[in-house]
Amino acid sequence: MQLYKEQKLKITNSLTGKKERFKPINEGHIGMYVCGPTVYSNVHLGNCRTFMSFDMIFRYLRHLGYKVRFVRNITDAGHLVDDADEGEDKIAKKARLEKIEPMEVVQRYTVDFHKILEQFNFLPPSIEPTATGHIIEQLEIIKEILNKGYAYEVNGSVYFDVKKFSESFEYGKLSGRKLEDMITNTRELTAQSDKKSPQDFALWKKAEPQHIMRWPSPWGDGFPGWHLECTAMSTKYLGDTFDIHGGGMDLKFPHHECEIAQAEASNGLSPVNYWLHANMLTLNGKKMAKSTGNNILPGEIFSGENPILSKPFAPAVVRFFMMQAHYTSILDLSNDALLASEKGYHRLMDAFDNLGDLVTSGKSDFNVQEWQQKCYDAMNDDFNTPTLIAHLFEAVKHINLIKEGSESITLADKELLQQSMNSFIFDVLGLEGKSADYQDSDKLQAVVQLLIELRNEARSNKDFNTSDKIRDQLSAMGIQLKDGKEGTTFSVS
RNA sequence: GGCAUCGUGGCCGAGUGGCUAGGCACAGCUCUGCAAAAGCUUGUACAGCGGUUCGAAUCCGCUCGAUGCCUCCA
Repeated sequence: MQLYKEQKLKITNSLTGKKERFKPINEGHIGMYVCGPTVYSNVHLGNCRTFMSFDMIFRYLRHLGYKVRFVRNITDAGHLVDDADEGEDKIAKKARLEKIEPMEVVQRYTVDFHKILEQFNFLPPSIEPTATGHIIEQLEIIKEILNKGYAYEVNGSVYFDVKKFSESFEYGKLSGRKLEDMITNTRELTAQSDKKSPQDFALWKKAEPQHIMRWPSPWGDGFPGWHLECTAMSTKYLGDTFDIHGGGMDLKFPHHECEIAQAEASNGLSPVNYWLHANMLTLNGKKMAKSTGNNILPGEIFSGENPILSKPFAPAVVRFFMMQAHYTSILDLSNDALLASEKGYHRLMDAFDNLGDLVTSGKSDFNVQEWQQKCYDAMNDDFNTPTLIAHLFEAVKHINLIKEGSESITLADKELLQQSMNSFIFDVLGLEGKSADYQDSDKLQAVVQLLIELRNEARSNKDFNTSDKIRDQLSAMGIQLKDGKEGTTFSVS
């Protein structure tokens, strides 16, 4: 279904700072690149939020009927711990600390990354390329940039010449910086540098003898600079100019700015039509970051093993919590906020479960068609998931009213509601259904049903000791009985 | 210091120049054997100070505060 023909999508383009009507280069097809993780430690929740925002965007674009080629890389080389001239490769450092091979580090944390994303119910990207798998492509780009005169070689390293570049191109257009300001405001570098000026950045770094991760190049053994891989991999799989490039806010400068410069220097073309930036997840009001230790691991949320948490939270609850905020807003994580989201999540899911059993009639008190378009309008407005969720709760209210008998719905409306709620909750927001361990269990269903019958018998005999014992003990086990007009149902938390 | 973003009711969090966002919590009511669930009702929120306007929380200016980037970071 080519929904995109009727649903007009607008997205906030960081390049222009405006909300723009989205138009892909080739109708019906979208190329999207997102900067992936550097796999030198466990993914923390802040990383997950960015990837989750783009997972939701990927899901919605697909839902609209676009054929999306979604590329998200794994950075397994080239990022330095410190200043580009002095630092140690993060992965090499971790390898040294843990006394293992660099590629063991990469393997370990790539596996962790995939495991966590799977628990969060992520869709896999179309292509997940690695930096070390694209050294040749990176070397080719360096040669091209050297050819065009926008880079220079010093002592086996190659640097991008920002000053030269900005004579013909606009360096800083993404992050709103001016080169003159940057020159006057540059901090003093403690290390002596091969660079002609501090704004220049490395395309290729010479490897010192002790450096393990190294590749041969025309300038001697070395490793690629940290902005280059994304230019190489995005253009290789998506073309010289593609539709969407995403990443965390913190990558806007210098990483994405340098990506633009590299691409423009090598072929003169602006690489990306729409730049999207996901905002930070904060903890205690401060950005989560691996380097500062102010972070929380997904595993700690799932298990509840963290001092700020009063209990464990399911991955779907965390996902729901994140979807309740717009991807361009800063979101602060707290126990209270998660608790509130958990309740809301269950209310939404319970209502969806009840939807199938609703009795239909000849008329509807709920204009489902209009409601559905409101949901689309929310998503079309720069993927406004919080507004979408507000609309979903409007549907929840109607479902409950219909269940109570205060409102009615036609069969056609019920089916439409069921189908669109399913699309928005599961396909677009990516919220998993109830935990499989009990939903799949027919036996549990039967056992609880039996207890419900026993309780009802006890109640009709006014044996409230027995009936309350059943209800309270089930509740203690996490099974809630809910008495309604149509009988008793239950939910498991 | 420079660039940028933000400051919404008890908490989280949308949004718009004039029309109830939503979730959670709280209170009252309905239902119930009592509860829970569900429903109904109630909140005179938009950092402060000025300005533009018939009208601004929404536009402009200033002040204060917070955060991000400027060095690796989703």
